[in-house]
Amino acid sequence: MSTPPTEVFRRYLSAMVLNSLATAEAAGLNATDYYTLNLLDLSGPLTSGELAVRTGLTTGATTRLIDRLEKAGHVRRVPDPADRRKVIVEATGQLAGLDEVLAGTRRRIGELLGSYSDDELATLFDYFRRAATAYTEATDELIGARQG
Amino acid sequence: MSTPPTEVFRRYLSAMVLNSLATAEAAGLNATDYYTLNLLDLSGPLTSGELAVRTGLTTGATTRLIDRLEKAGHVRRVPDPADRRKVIVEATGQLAGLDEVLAGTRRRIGELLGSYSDDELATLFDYFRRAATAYTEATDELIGARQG
DNA sequence: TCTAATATCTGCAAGGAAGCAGATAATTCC
DNA sequence: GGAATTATCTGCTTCCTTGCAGATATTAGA
Repeated sequence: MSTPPTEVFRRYLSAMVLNSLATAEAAGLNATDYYTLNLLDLSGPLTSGELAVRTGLTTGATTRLIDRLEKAGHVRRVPDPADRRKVIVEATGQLAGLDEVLAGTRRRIGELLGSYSDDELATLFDYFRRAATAYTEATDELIGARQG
Repeated sequence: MSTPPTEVFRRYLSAMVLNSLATAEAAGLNATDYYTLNLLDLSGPLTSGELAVRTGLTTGATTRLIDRLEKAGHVRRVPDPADRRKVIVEATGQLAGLDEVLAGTRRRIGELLGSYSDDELATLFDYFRRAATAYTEATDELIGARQG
């Protein structure tokens, strides 16, 4: 009596969610800040206004959000040379400062991936690539109700 | 010039984190509440005290946490027949009420998984199963500093 | 049985994130 | 060049979560 597929996937999802939230917590980030860092990681630099739209916050709250992230060294404000009213927000590194916190997780997942053959890895990374797109589309749809 | 593996994986992770946080937000759950529901999903019913330890909250804050989740219909309090001081907290369903919110994500991932052969699916689900263990261990390690 | 320990809950206060409205600076359009 | 628009920021207030300390109920131990 093996575990059914949907159950396996559900456990995988829950385990990842717990891990990501525990990681954020350990790094001293609240949900909004963690969300924003992942957003910048995925989308690249965004203006303050774009961040406001993508996070669903007001521009005022977004200014405070950027303040927090900048103070913690996670992002930096860069003036937009083309429009000096705008502020471009870019991450200072790959989720700067999370490295120590992520180490244990990275090591375990790295070892796990190392146990697969090249063919299997090709399958897994094909999934990772396509799932990233699927998740991003699903997220946009989820947030879409808010933006239009 | 294809994308390097670590970059693919990083994008996958970020996309999942954004999706999970957007899901929680859409369901009206804050990070703590969402964490707790996933914890109950993964661990099964826990007492109030156990929840306090696993979330890192005080027992007082944990009472309020359970109040919120119970009011929203996500969990129910069950008296422990063996020790009537204790309160066992169990989820009312699989992340009750999140179904509509998760629909778009589930459909996309379902379609994606449907595009793989049986052999490939075996590889993917082997990964899901083992990665769940790896993430859980990494989470415990991350939280361990707090508990011991 | 009486006392100590344990589990949960409640009252109160503190801290932080967010909204709102108005201020400031820069750009666009006529 | 001047008015209207746009982008970000600031002051103030509100709401929500959490901690802390003490209350209550139950169990365990001498």
